[in-house]
Amino acid sequence: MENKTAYDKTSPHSIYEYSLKLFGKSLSQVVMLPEGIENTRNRGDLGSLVEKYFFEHVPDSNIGPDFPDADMELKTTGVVRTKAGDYKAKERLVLSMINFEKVAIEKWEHSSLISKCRRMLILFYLYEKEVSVSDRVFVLPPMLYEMPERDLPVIKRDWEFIQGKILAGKAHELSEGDTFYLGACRKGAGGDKEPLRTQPMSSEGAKARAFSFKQNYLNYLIQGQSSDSNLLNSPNEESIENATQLRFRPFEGMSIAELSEKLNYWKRDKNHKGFHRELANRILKGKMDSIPELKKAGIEMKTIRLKRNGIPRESMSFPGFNFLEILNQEWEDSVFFEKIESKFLFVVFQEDALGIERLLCARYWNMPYGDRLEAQRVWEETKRRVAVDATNLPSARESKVAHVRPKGRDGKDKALTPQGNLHLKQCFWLNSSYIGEALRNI
DNA sequence: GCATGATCATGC
DNA sequence: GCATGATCATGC
Repeated sequence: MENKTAYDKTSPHSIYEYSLKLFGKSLSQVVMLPEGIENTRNRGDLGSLVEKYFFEHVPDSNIGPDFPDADMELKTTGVVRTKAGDYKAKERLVLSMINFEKVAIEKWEHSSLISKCRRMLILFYLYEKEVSVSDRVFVLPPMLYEMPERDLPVIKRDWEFIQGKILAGKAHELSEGDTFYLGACRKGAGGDKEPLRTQPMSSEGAKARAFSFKQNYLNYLIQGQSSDSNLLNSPNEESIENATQLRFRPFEGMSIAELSEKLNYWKRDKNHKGFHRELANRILKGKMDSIPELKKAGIEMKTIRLKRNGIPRESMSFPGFNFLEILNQEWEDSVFFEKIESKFLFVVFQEDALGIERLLCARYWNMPYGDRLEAQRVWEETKRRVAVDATNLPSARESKVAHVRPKGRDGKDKALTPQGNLHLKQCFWLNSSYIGEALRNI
């Protein structure tokens, strides 16, 4: 193969131009691969295969970017098709492992993350389970990524938040929900299969984590920056939190009737269960605007309606789980884990002394470490019990944090259990009392 | 007043 | 058609 002179390793543009050859093709269509390689199914393999056989490149070291002379890191990542027919990220984009000791003493501007990932060439292939990695097609044009001006403040703040937690001796308490675009995601074997890592300010071992761009942030990169309505560009709105709160502030204290009038949206009837959420949506979206930041950060918005005593009227539900699937699942691969580690935007309503419900506030929240461990315990207990008797699962009185309850369309909405019976579909809930307590701590 | 069981409307 | 967020409804 004559690829060796096909591009200039010191030029980002040349590398980019060369990578265009992959667009619309699979690796096996573009280069000759040695026998046997085409059958690999390990997703991590495609990146290294591309580097080795397409770029014919062997990195000098594993610190710094893959192409040091061009100051460019190579990333290969999967996309899937949406129902609308375009593409979205299959998962988060892992940037680099977090070395707790190192990050603790770095400055953002000269951090190992910046020096490695300041400039990236991102190749997007269509993920199809049955297709071997070398046959997966690069369905999107390669992307030459440099941290955009408008995202930089958020990413920097995310990085500094993660560093702050490490400096506080809380590396083991890190969560994706701590941050907005740049996450500290779990990396490495789940369970107890991997030794814990050391951290500088505590003797407590911490699970391995990596810097990553959140899935939704990646989606926004894929879709291109379409919207110009960017809260962060407005003056006095230096953070996503502030921007959000400024959006809600004018409506705080308003009664439901006033909100309906202002937002031109009324509760249809007793069974209109999405009413409060729609009010919140309308506040967020304003007139024509939207808040791209919220989407990019993968924020989970939840409406909470407090009774006069400050306790939510209802517990908080999460997506349903499958009785058969959970048996073979690890905690960190579960949807509930994903939710538990995300950042929430609570839109809070409360009934006043006269019984009139009003918008109280909007607040960001993510679950503290100890409670995440408790949620995990409930999940593990659920998994254990499903195997024995799927009709007897953890109830609200068994944990202060979470429980399991039905969630279905109606009494006929059932699913198969390991015992071979049909049983009402279930989901995980956060206890209303727990949410009430969490709100008091904000 | 709370835990638990049982839906409902919506958007894709 | 179905998953999802959210609420309704009942019994103690």
